[in-house]
Amino acid sequence: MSQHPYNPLDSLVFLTNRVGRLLSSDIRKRAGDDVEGLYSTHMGVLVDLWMQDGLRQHDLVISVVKDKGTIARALENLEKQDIVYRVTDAADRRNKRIYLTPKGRKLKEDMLPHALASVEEVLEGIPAEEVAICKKVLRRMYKRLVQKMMHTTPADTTSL
Amino acid sequence: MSQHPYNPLDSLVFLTNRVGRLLSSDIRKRAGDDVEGLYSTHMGVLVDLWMQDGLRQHDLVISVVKDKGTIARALENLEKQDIVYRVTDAADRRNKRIYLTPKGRKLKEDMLPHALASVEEVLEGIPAEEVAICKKVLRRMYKRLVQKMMHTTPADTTSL
DNA sequence: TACGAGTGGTTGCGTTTGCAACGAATAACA
DNA sequence: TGTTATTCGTTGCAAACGCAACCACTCGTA
Repeated sequence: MSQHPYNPLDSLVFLTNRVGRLLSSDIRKRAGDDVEGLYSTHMGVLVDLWMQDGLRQHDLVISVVKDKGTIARALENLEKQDIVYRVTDAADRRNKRIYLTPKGRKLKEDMLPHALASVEEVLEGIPAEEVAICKKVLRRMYKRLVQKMMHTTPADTTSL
Repeated sequence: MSQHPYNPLDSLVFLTNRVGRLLSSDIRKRAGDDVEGLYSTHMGVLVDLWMQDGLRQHDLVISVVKDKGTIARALENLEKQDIVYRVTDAADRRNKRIYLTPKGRKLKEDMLPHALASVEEVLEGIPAEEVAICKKVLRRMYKRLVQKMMHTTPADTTSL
């Protein structure tokens, strides 16, 4: 078990974490005032809601991969900023459904150009077929991991 | 600029961030006691040092993509745990070089099996050529982004 | 050598974070 | 129906984080 020729640059754990953080950091820089007061968790929540509005709070805990207390307070904050609102689910009063306000939907339009520009710049010169395959692999990993998380004991959302 | 058919599942920003967090979370779960007291920033620092021992503190700030104050305190913590030690660079006394202790090197051996097992499980059934291409693309993005960061005003390591 | 600009690291401060303990609502089962 | 176990969300707390101000050191210019 010794003499591992382990190279992080060949590890998907390392690569996805670093590239993810670097891209986010770059986008944040480009966006400037557009993301004033919006932190990592806020953005994570918003992206999920842009994909599907009205998710349950618990869905966001799984998907954003943060502690449920963290998500609760992030939503409280977003609600104060009039970006989302929460509705207790009538069918199961333990759940809360999260909805975007018009302001929350508009944020998507503000952010999108920055995200597209950042990725475009980084991908310059890399063959489109390879990028497509890369996304395909990541998408499969993502779906599999989320699936797994849902059938797992709660807690433990610490991401190293 | 409206009517964007934007789908996060087709965005490398979204995919890398989520897959990265999910993988890290999964590994943390597998590792259990082996990572007791080691948080996100600590692990980030360690991985870099496993690649190359004796890096300057500033290199870690760029690579781990966290604030320099955050890195400073993480190193202070790791030093207390006897995992790394810091040496002022004689050639330029502003810099500090960071070295792994034997305990720090051993941690690599402890973590590695968990990381390998996690990735292996997630990649099951995905063609090896596609995974290889995915890594290649991410590696290029990583190098380009780090390069860019180094020629950029400091600060702004917030990663959305 | 002297001086101003720039770089790397530390520290104070307010906010965010993960964890654990808790409460409310539902589900499972006698 | 009543009792117990689960699930989802909230909250107290200590630790970690990003930011900005600061200090120590180096470098460029004269």
